[in-house]
Amino acid sequence: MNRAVTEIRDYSIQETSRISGLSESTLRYYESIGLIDPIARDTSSHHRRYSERDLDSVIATACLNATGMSIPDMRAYLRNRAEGASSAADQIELLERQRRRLADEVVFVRLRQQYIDVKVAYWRAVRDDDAVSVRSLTAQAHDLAALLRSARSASDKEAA
Amino acid sequence: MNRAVTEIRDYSIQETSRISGLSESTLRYYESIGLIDPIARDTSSHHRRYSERDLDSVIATACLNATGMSIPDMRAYLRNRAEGASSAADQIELLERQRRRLADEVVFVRLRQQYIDVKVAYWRAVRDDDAVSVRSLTAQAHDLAALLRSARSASDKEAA
DNA sequence: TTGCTCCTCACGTCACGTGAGGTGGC
DNA sequence: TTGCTCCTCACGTCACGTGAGGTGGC
Repeated sequence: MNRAVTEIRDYSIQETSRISGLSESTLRYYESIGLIDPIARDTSSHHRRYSERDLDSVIATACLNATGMSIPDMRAYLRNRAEGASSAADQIELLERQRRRLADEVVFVRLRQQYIDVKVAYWRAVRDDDAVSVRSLTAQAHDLAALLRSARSASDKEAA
Repeated sequence: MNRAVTEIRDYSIQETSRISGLSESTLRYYESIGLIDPIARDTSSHHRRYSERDLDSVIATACLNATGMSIPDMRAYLRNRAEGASSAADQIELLERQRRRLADEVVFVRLRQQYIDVKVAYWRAVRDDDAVSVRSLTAQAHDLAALLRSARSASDKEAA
């Protein structure tokens, strides 16, 4: 181990924030809801002092945050992680579920873009007094709106 | 005009919700914040009665809602709309701004997906005890995390 | 009387962000 | 004494959703 070479010290909340990319308020929030373990305090100032071990778990949490994962899912992931390497398969599964969620989100946003495209075309047709296009674009918008509604309720179901 | 043929009547909040795709609670909410004009009430029951004109504006609002537009932007769009067809160019501009926002969102979600891909590959390498891959994937994850942070602050700036 | 739709508050949701007001050590 | 970092509440944000408790007309 090169622990003897590496400096062993603890970190302020500001340093921890810079290293992890999580804001100080997020760090306090995650601790308050028990997503990360209680951080030891300086005896006199009562300021948080993050150990190297704390930093590891904060960084892991920041990773999950970066994937856009919900807090309940992050909790499950971190619990698995604490149980050791045996659950590496679980980690992968949770990550891939999150990936599917993101894929759904992309599809949904693409639908919204298509909807906007139709709306823009519609307004151009209105401007150009093109009654035929106006009619067909109105129908297209109607169909897309129905798709959007079902896509939204589908992603709601997924979240639940 | 075929107004003489079309049945002229008003609509309950339930009917308006079904037609527009907005929930009843959203309809009440939009009215309470002045996004849509105050709806006339039945004199005795005090229930909302949506006129055909109301329905037009509700449907227009539902369209914007379907694009994922923020309420302040919807407000601007609807104000323009009320000022007549002369501002069709403004409508198109607002819609295209929204489209760019959505494009940014897709980029952001794609980054998150990439990040997950790297994490999954990382866990597989850990499982397979592939130290070389672990090291290179750790570095990749680090770089992507930095990209994600800047992408997030960029989209924050955009929103402001 | 029973059902139905509708009503108005008020509070809940999600993941934090933002002050206000105060403290410890240089 | 001044600055600095840090602290703890409590309330704000965004766009609604969800009850609770009540009303009017068939």
